[in-house]
Amino acid sequence: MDIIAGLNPAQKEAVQTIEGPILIVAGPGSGKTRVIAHRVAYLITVCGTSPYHVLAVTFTNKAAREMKERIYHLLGRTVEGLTLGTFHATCARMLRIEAERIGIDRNFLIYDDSDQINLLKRSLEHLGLDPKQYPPRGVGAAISSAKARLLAPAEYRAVVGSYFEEITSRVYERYQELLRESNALDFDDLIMRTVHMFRNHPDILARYQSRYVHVMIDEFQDTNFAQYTLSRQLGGKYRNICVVGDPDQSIYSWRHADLRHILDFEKDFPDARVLYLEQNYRSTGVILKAADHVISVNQERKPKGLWTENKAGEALVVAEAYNEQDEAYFVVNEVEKLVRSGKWRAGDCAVMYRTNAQSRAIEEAFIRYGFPYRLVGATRFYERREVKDVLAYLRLIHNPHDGVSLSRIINVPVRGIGQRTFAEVVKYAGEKGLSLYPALKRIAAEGGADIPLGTRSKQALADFVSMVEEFASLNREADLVVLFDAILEKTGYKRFTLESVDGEERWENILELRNVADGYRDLEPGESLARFLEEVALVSDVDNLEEKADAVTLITLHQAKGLEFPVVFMVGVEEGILPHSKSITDPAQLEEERRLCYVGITRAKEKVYLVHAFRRSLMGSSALNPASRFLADIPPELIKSPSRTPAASESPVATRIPAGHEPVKEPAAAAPSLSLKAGDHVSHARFGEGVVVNCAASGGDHQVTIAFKGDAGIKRFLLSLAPLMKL
DNA sequence: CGAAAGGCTCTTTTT
DNA sequence: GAGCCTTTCG
Repeated sequence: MDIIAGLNPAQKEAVQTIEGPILIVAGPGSGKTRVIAHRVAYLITVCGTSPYHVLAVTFTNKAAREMKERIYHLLGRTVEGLTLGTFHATCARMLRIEAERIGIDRNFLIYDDSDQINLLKRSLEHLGLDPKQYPPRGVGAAISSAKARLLAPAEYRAVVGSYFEEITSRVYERYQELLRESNALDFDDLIMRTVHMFRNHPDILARYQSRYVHVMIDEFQDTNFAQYTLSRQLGGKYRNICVVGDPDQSIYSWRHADLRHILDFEKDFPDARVLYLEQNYRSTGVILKAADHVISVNQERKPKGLWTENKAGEALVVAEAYNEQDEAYFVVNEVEKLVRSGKWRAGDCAVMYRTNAQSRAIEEAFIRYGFPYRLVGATRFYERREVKDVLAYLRLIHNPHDGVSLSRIINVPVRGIGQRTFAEVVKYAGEKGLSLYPALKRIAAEGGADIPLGTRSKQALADFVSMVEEFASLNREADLVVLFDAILEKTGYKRFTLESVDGEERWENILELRNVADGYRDLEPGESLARFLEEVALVSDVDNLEEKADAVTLITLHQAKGLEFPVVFMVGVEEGILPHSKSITDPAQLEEERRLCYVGITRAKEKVYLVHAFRRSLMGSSALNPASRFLADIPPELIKSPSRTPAASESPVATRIPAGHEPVKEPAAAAPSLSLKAGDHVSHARFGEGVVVNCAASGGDHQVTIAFKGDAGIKRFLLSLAPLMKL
């Protein structure tokens, strides 16, 4: 198969330029993923490079998987030996292989965010610091930033410049000690430790450098200093380093990504070739033009000449809703119309928002109208309590030094090991210089001779230990699923879950996790657990986004990067939301918000809706947000307002309600005794005159939202109960 | 020892 | 409006 056929001239050049450093600046929809896949295929088939010598780094596991599939299709066979994955996954693999050399246990666990918070809390506690004064999150962010800059505790200590940093450096030291004791690494460690390994062990570096003759990094605009350094290390020998990215889509500075790496690539590699992919194959002309107007306002950027041969297409729809419920209603109603038109399917549509919290109102509307949707993120699967609990058991079995997991499940379900008992164990472990579980084992073995606890507590501890030991031996002999089921039964977790609130749903989640575990049945007993835990630690939600289901996708703007949809609804396009209030005062952050907006618009192939709400409840109270400044940067001729139903009244509140508010079909709602719709004037026995803002089915009744003219403001009633009169 | 209830602070984005 | 922590009672 001809690898080059079907590529445009710029793409061809990008694929065929395989020697020396090369920077590919690829605008949205310019076939970037395609170029990387073709480049790998080209290296292997045309240049005869062994896949073993190729390293390709992607931003998400999903991107890696897609890349693998594309390469498979291009070559017509699977590729053995190719290294293709995220920075984190790739580093984890290398660290496990080299573990002994750098003095870490190769069974190390990867701690996620909440594990990290846990451990930070313990670090603060050890140091006698008040978590109110030094919030674990803030300290954690500072530590993470240090790690992204490759500063180990001692190096960080040397550069502290404020009191807070001084405190941070002390916590950092303690935190690293606890990580080591738990035999765990956090996300940032994976990168930092790898870079340090290469620095301290030139022979190891030389080995990998010789292996990776060709290095490719995708989404280069989102690399942080540690990742950048790693890229340079790996590509240091042959210098066949190909980086691909788009500065305008850099949206991860808060994860310490630094735009300079891509902007200054030519400085770091003076002999670098720079190629531009500027033809867009994704979006209509209008969408591309609108996006370009939005991004052009940024100062810190190189202008690009994006163009497309696609048709001009429809104008963007800008709509104002009254509040977030109304906004959600507008979206559902609009999707419903699109689907009814026969031109679109639900699966063609995506709703994108700045913050996860915004998904709730949208989700509720979709549920209420019985419309299929899939939510990416929010309470992410692997962050659910029941999933984390079961994983904690598995992690403890795999790595008995994992204190975070132990403390998570030692009394879940309750088994008579309360705070007091546990505190004694912690104290005992500290005195003996043991990590928690080994300390427990010793207590159990010695009958708890020198620990001030009652017989009941001691017995509970001993029972716990013997149970975990049973699991450990099962892990050595049996299938992972067998171990999994044994845990659920023996610990009583199954019953515990089913009897809890939302038990059914939580049990479903556990079964879903069990399915994942089942995928590891063909491996050696202990090995399957190791692999399972590794992969579970590194997956993100986008990774599991299945294309099949015909449902509307609900997703954050950040997660949407790299994806595309025929129809995109961006909601909450308001000052304070997008741009986010936390970013409004800092010009650099504001530019990032603008890029986020740009990313959102450029996800769309054919239709874009930009929706903002007049009023929005945030953290309990409600705010009045003006439309986002970004909207003002789109030329009016590219925008149309939604077709409105004739104004039902002159009320300023009612006219704010966007178009098409004839209710979508109500699934299980009884006919209301009094029929009301948005815009109707009503009178309430107690609150006086007002205007109906919304009227929607709710549990066999209708919930009616009314804006009163007097001091009463906005209130909601059940239609059947409220003393209302239509005027 | 554990469950339940009340009071506190916040919520940006995630590998 | 919710999770998290502390307090209180059984």
